Amino acid sequence: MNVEETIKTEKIIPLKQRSIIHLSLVENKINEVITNALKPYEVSLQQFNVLRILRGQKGKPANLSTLNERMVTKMSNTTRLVDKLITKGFVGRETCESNRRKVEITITNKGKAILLDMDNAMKNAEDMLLDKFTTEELNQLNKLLDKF
Amino acid sequence: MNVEETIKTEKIIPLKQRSIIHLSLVENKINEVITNALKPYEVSLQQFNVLRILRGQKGKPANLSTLNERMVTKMSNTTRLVDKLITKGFVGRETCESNRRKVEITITNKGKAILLDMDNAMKNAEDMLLDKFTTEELNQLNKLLDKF
DNA sequence: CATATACATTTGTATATACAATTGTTGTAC
DNA sequence: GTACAACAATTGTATATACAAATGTATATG
Repeated sequence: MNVEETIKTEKIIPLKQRSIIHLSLVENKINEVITNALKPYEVSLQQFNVLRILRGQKGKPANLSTLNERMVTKMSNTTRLVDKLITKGFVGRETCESNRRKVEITITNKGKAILLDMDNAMKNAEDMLLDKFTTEELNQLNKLLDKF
Repeated sequence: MNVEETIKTEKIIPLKQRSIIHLSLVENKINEVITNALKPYEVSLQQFNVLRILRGQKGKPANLSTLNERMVTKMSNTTRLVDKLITKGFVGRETCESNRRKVEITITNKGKAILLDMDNAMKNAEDMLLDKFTTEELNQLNKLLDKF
């Protein structure tokens, strides 16, 4: 991906500004590819992340604060995100016995099953996005990103 | 920024998946910092980018397709984005004489003036985001991002 | 020149997200 | 035990964005 070509400019972009723009362009591409990969399952990237977090809980239910903490992109409104997953039958929700302010959110078997399919789609998307990278380069990239 | 800490997981994340997540987290941070930097001017990042493109035109008016081509994040609806900038008095719009299907969008003096202020705010934001990077490292980062 | 097609923008509508205010619950100080 | 603050989730509202359909304009074809 060439920055100047992508945003159709002939100007010389200062290095710092170029780096920021570059990261945004890459993120846009990532989002596009992943959103496409998830389209057949009719879940958004955010919803997919919630499912993944719930599976990571290994049966232990999660509440909204926990979900929010662990999400890659924090949302101001996790309630409605969960609402959508409930409608689809992928998660369940009930109020916590020990602390009735909290809710307990769990992934259903249907949710687990569809998540397995999505794993494959996601793996393909990742492979596609990163096919030009060696392991060495990915390590290098991660190291640089740590500086943020 | 530590990925595992940020999304509160103890698991080992596969390298490719970790790279994608890492990029998303970085982009989230960038967005947050920049959105904050632009808040005093009451323009969104998208609107700022339109203003910057228009300035780059050096007086030559732009039409919607041109704007869309050059935007970092492509939008499905540039009309309404421009609407908002017109309301604020930062840009002007009139239908093109030679081809009445097209519109001519230009930045106003008021728009240019405020853009100068925003330049400073943006430069600060960039410096803040990238303060841990050497020039060498930024070049390395850009080179890696080219692989996308 | 009448019709069809392509083009550029605008409008309509549904969904997504951000932010603020509200509701219900728990714990604590008096 | 009543009043108050802190907590967790939900609801309301405004704005943002995606996608599809509609409008108006220009160009090509017979």
